[in-house]
Amino acid sequence: MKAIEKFLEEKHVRPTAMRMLIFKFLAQKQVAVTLADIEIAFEKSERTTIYRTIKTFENSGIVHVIEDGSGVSKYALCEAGCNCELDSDLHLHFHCEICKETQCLTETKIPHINLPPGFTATDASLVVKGTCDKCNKE
Amino acid sequence: MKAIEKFLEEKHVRPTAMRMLIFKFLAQKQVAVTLADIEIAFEKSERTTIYRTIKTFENSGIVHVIEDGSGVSKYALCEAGCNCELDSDLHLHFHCEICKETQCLTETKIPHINLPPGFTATDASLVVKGTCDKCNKE
DNA sequence: ATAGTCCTGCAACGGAAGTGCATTTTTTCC
DNA sequence: GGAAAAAATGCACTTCCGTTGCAGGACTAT
Repeated sequence: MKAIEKFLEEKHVRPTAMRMLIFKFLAQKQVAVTLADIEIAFEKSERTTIYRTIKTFENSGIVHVIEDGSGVSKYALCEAGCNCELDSDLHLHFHCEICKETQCLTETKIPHINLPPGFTATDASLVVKGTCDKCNKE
Repeated sequence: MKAIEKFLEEKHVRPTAMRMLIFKFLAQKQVAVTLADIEIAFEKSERTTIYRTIKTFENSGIVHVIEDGSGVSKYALCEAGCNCELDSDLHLHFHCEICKETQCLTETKIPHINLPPGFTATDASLVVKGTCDKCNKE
């Protein structure tokens, strides 16, 4: 918990109790979560607080948003190798159509994309859909 | 109009007046449109009809959905080179952060992605964000 | 022409995102 | 330590988008 507190301070986010709990929850999850997921995990607290906490995390580069096509936004902690701020970074996310879970595959490298003349890229998001390793074993 | 009628019939979609109009609208647009865009263009007709028309088009492989991160779904006609049904197809879409428009860059090829062991892909979507050619000229 | 199927229009629902404002908590500064 | 200021939280409400149920209208087939 002390580590979380320090981390949040480094990101210029005040380490309130709620924020540390939500951060811990995100850290424990191996997959991206929706706002509703967090609400269920913390029934005692308010939707708005969770919403604003995630927004704060997002603006501070602590989490990044994933639109996996399920219609609702999902959030995952930015890892060490996740250069969300960098222009050239490509986020690879995998959405399992069986268990409906979305995870970051940070170790999978994405080749560079050549855009047509006149286009300049600042960000990119790649969502691959299919069956994840767990569901393929069953 | 006759061509549209024929095309819809080939896709096993009955060529009603509404459907042909919406198809024509989509064909004229160079960018992906939202349901709201179509509603504005056809103020006289009902939201639901447009919604169901697009759903019909989607299920018949006439249009494909794009989630460009703006929160709302956008739709674009499947072109000749758009193998929406094929498993290995990668849809490359470009979302301009200035004019907020999303377009299909079908001529831009996507390299193959190597997934970690255990993962199998059935679909993928790639959205690149930045500045489009038009906005870069200004 | 009639029955059946499909399409369209209207109304309403539901989920998720977002906002305004009052209250509480935390920080700052004396 | 205590008051003032700033930030975080809780509650209510709104809006937006997608979706569905149902009734009437249009089309198709026989």
